Amino acid sequence: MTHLEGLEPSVQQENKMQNTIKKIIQDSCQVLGLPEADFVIEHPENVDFGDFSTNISLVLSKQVGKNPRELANIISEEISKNLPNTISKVEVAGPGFINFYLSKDFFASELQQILEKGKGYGEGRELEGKKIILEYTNTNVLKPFHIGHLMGNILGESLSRVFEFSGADVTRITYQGDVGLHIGKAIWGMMQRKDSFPADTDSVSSKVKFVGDAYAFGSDQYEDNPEVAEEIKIINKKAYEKNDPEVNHYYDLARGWSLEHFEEIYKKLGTKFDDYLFESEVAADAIKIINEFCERGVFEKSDGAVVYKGEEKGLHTRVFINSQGLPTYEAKDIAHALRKFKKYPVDKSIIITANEQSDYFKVILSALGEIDSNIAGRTEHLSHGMLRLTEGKMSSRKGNVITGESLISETEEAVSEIIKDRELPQEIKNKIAEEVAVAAIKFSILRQSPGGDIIFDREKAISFEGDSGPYLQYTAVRAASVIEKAGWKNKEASFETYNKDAYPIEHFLYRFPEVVARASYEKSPHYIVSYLIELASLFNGFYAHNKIIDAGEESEYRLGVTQAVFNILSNGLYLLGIKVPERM
RNA sequence: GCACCUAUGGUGAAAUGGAUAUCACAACGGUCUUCGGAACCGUUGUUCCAGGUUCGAGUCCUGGUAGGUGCACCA
Repeated sequence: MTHLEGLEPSVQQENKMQNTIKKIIQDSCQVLGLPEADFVIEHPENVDFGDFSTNISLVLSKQVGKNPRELANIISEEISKNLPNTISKVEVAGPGFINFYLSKDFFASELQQILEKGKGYGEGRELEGKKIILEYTNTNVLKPFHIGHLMGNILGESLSRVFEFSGADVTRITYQGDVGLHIGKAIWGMMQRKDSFPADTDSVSSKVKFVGDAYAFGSDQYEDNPEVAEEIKIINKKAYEKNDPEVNHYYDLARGWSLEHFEEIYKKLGTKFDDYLFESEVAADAIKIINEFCERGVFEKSDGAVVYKGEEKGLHTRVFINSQGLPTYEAKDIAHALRKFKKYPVDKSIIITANEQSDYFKVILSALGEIDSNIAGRTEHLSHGMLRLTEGKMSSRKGNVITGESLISETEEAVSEIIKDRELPQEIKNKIAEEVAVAAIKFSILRQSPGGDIIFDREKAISFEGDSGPYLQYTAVRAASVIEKAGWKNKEASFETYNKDAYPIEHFLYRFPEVVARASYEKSPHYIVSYLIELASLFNGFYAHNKIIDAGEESEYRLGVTQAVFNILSNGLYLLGIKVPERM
């Protein structure tokens, strides 16, 4: 993994069973006089091969001069002499794997743990004491909040929760573009369209729509019409210098609408920022810093601009101060990084953007490294994929964007259509529509490993068949409903002496903490998604084939399993930023 | 042109160097409504090409091919 500086685990993953097995293997090998080996213990892909498996005999066979299966037999025989009661049997299989099968004792006590820990089940201490700052959803005021921002926000919020679950102290921030040419374009557009200016009483959505359209119009005209381009540049300069009352009026108004609109979306998505930092706040410092380090040789002058020559490091040259003496985004990003660490002395700073900025951030981090290597070493750029549409690349300049708001509202409508005949108060139905729609969108983004593009197909995104957020919600609601119907109180349950055959689902319940730890370490919530889908699918199978209530002496244990599934689903969905509805 | 990223059933994805490559959609067939059917069960079908490393490669290395993104005063 890249850039682990600042994020080395403070506490090793406590995986009791894995450690137990490792020790058993090591002890047995020592008794047999075998050399030390670098072996792994993993979950076999197929449960028929046991709950854990080791490749030690494959690793050692050559060194010892025995064939792998022969060696595996010797080791496994030694292991079998001292098995704890949490392991039921050990077998040699395949090319020489030694497979471990866990016992009912283990499953029963793990089930007890899941019920006792409740909302805390799955928490780890790997990042205890670490301070992490996540920066994401870097929007621009006066420009639309599009679906790319939605992706960044969903990933950022989920990662924040995953890190917190691993014990870290997380600060969520967003860095917003409130200066730059887009401001001039939008204000020019607004001035052209005074007749369709929204009224004070209009909704924030319609106000933002007006500004977005004005921006698209200004942007088109900027490219097509040189005279307009000049006007826009003048307006932009006035907006930057804040010396024209009319321009200030439009700017303040539209900026307020934008920020209010973003806030509405964050609320709907269930996310919240701890701090809002703006580009305009660092412009002045940016010039000073770049000039200072230009004198020290980090940057150099070229064609009247101040540039960073990345070629020596296999990168490309970028302009930090343009030939008019104004700081570019590059310079402001450097100043922003410095003030961020000053305000928040963290172990790790993660910036999430779309991957089209990957090469850009390599240059920024390289330059930052020459200014302050400590800060650069603790900063990591994490990119999410691009959202690809059948209509081609979206562009807010051309106005053919899918806004975050429209995606959410269209998905809500699709859900409303499905539940319209339910006999529930409209208020409840609206709440369900919102929670299910947000789940559907979040799931479709978080299900994939981050970095890859997401092919966005409206039909698929709002489909609730199969692998989906609503499927997970449904399973949790169903489990809760059974528990409620049974009037079951898990606090009174005790399974310590329960010793029937294990259900297939029990082989997966106890793995949740490992999955969370991996999602945290690899910064990939999709591991949680895959796990929850498998769990939900196993539970639905369990449900279809086993009576839970009124199942005689089995009922108590089955209700325990059902409650455990609910606990894990709701903890897992929380980490994805998805709510479990009360009804759906 | 240079750099970075990607390539897995018809489609969209998953897979710590491990065993028979997993899941969903679509297609076809079944459960027939029960403790919530937004469910369950079954069938068909997959690692871009050529070398290499390894006991073992979708995964690592080299070279191709195809696609995406980025490369001086925008953010």
